[in-house]
Order: sequence, then C-alpha cells, then structure tokens
Amino acid sequence: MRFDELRNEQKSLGKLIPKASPEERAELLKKAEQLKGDVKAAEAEQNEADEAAKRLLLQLGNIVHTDVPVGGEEDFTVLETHGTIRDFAAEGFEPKDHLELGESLGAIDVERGAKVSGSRFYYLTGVGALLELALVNAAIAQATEAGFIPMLTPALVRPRAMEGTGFLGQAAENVYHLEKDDYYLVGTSEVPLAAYHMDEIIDADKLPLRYAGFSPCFRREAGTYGKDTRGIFRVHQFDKVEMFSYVAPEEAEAEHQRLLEWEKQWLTSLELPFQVIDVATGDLGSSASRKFDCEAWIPTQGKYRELTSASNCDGFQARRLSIRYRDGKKTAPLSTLNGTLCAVPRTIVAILENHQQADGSVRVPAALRPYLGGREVLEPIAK
RNA sequence: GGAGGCGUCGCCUAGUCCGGUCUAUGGCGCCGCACUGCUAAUGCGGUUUGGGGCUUACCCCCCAUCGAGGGUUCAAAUCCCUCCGCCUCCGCCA
Repeated sequence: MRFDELRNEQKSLGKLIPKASPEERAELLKKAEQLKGDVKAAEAEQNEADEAAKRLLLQLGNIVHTDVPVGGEEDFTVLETHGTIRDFAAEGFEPKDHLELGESLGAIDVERGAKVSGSRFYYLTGVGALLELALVNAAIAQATEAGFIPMLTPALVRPRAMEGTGFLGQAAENVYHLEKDDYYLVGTSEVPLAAYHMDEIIDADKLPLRYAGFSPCFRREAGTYGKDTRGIFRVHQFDKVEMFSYVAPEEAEAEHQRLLEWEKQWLTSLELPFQVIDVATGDLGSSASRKFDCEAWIPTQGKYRELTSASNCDGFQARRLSIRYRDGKKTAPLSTLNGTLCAVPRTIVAILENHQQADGSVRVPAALRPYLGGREVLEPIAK
C-alpha cells in the first residue's frame, strides 16, 4: 500500500486511542503497533524512489536549442564580425605578444607568479594593476548604466550552489575543492549569483532581475596541459565582471540577445576587433541551451580567441536551485542567463596586443582613459 | 575557538517545560466580496509550498511540510542526537 494511505490510517487510529476505554485501548495499540512497521517500510520505499529520481534528474543536461550548430569545438557558426584587424606589416613592424609587451611595460610578472604559486599564476604590477582596476570600474559603470545591480559575491560556496549551477557534472575536474571544509572555489560569480535566490519564489513583476557580479575566479584547468601556456591567457585565478539575469521563460531568448548586445558594446568601446560565434553542441556544457561567444582578434596568434561568453540556461539552474516565479496563481521555474562582461586577463591580452605601437608603447582606448587618470598611452619602463 | 540563547505556512507572533483536544493561535500586510459620493474606515471570506486523487475546469479530498536530517513512541512543532543559520557575551584577528 502507498505511504500516504497507510499514514492516513495510522493517523485516524491515533485519534481514537486517547478516547478509548482501557480494553479498547489495548486492542487499538496492538493494531497501531503492527501498522507502524508497514508505515516505516512504505516510507523507506518512497524515499528511495525519490532519491533515485533526483539522482537521475541531476544527471540530465539542458535541452539544446534547435538552432545550435551540431558538432565539436571547431564546429561553431560565425554570426557577426566587428572592427578592423590591423595590418602590422603595412605599418612596418612585427607585433609583440602580450607577455613581451606586459613585461616591458612593467605590467605583468609571470616568473614570480610561478615562483610563488606555480605555473599559470601571475602578478599584475604597476600599470598592469591599474589597468585591471580601470577595466573593472569601466565594466561596472557600463553594467550599472544598463540597470544591473552591482554585486560583490562570495568566492567559496557550498556543494549545493555548485551542483545547482551545473558545475559538478562534466566540468567537475576544473573545480577547486577545499576538502577539509567542503567548500568549492567558484570559477565564476555566476555560481553565487544564481544561488543568491535559491529556494525563493519571485513575483513576476520583479522580473527581470539583473546583477553584475565581480569576483575572483578559480579554475584548475585540468586537461589543458600545454595549451595557452605563455602569459596570462589561461590562468588558475583571475577577476571577472559577470552579468546575470533572472527572467520569465518567454523572455529568455530576448534576454540572451540583450546580454550579447551589452558584450558587443563593451568590446566595441575597447576598440577591439572581434567576431560573435554560435557555440556548437559539443562545446555547450551541461547547463546552457545555447551559448554565444565573443572572440577578440589576437594578432600574434593570428586568430580570434574567446573573451566573453553568454549562456541561456533556461530553467536548468532554476529547477536545480528551486528558484521559481509567481505569475498570478501559478508558480514555475524561471529562466537564468549569464554573460561575461570583462574577464580581466584576457581583456588585457587583447588590449595590449591590438593597441600596441611600433615603439613598444600601448595606446589606451578612449573609453578607458577616464578610469586611468586620463592616461592615453602606456609607456615601456627602463629596466 | 569557548559559553549561552534562538529558528513556527510573506512579516511579527501563540503553542514546546508536562507528546494526542494542533485540522498550528492571533495581529500586520496582501487578495476577493459587501457597504458607503470618492478615498478612508468597517464587516465577511481567503492567503505556505510540494506530491497524489477526482475533475473539461472550478470545487473538494488525502499525504508531506513548524531551519535540515536522523532517532524514540501506537502517536512528535513539542522528547533525544547530528548538522545548518541567526543573536548575545568572552577570546583571537584584517
């Protein structure tokens, strides 16, 4: 018999006991005692089934949008191209890579980063440190202007937050875990921003909710040995400004486009040439139904590389984190979306390489100057 | 790190000592209706969430839910254990 039926029987029996005469009472107690075992067994069975269903549900990835190109990492579709790639040959000099530039500007120190913390760690020094602060301030200013609420978030989170955002699936090997305290180091503020409204029901008229998170990001970069080993393109720790939206499901696709527009606005203001790609199915991860990346041109690599990424997670994270919205009488999972505004090291790479000049100096894009004390050019320092 | 207090269906709150009469009290807010030139006030009703049954739908019925999970018991908001969070005091610390 089902648990709720047995339980109903047990409850009605329980109501009779206090009122019963002594001899009736003994009889009832005997019956109740026998029922106890049945109830317990049925409950255990129900719990087991619930657990199994939950486990299976957590293994499911999001459903991919039908327009997403099918294939692996290389099978993306280019949607748009913006800006002009510089012809350094025509300008009469060979472009230096970001590390060479960064070192001569006194902006980047990877040697001491490696000495202190190991490979893929770095120091931003002098003008490099100022450049990060300028980028972060400019990005937060743009997001705030667009209506995002600025947020400084925890970088250590509980397992539930990590699991709920979908980072303990196939991406788990890239996540740092503090075993002693069972904390995870977030790889993006998407995690604390999504978990922010965990277990909440949000009134429909409060949507959309938009947050601009700033946090350090930690990535183990397991499985990327030998990839992007020079400089600060791929590192274990960096800072990032991230956009995060909670919207009604029917608004998700439009919001995805809006996030992309804000990313394009940002890269355009930095005067970087870039393309927008529709990421292929094999490179989506478990939580996104569709992902648009903005890739900036990196002169010394001769190709476009990912700077920002905007994902539509639909109800995937909301279901796992139990975040719903109330529209009239009905409550239903809402949709969550996230998009990079500024991942600092990669943005620095792109700025240094694209805006370098023949004498080794780097031109500061106009939009960034107010955040760098009006500085127009970063000059190499004497050794 | 040490000591103590606390966590109740939006918010506040009764109930916990002493288990069954809890189908969780009352107030606020909110929603609906009534009434009144309008507003206000007043009256009546409703107002956690999830699952299941019935149903065109509504209604209604059942189960779970008193921070979470275990345990004791015929029976747990109430007793016991573990964990989480908040508050107060002490210690330490940017």
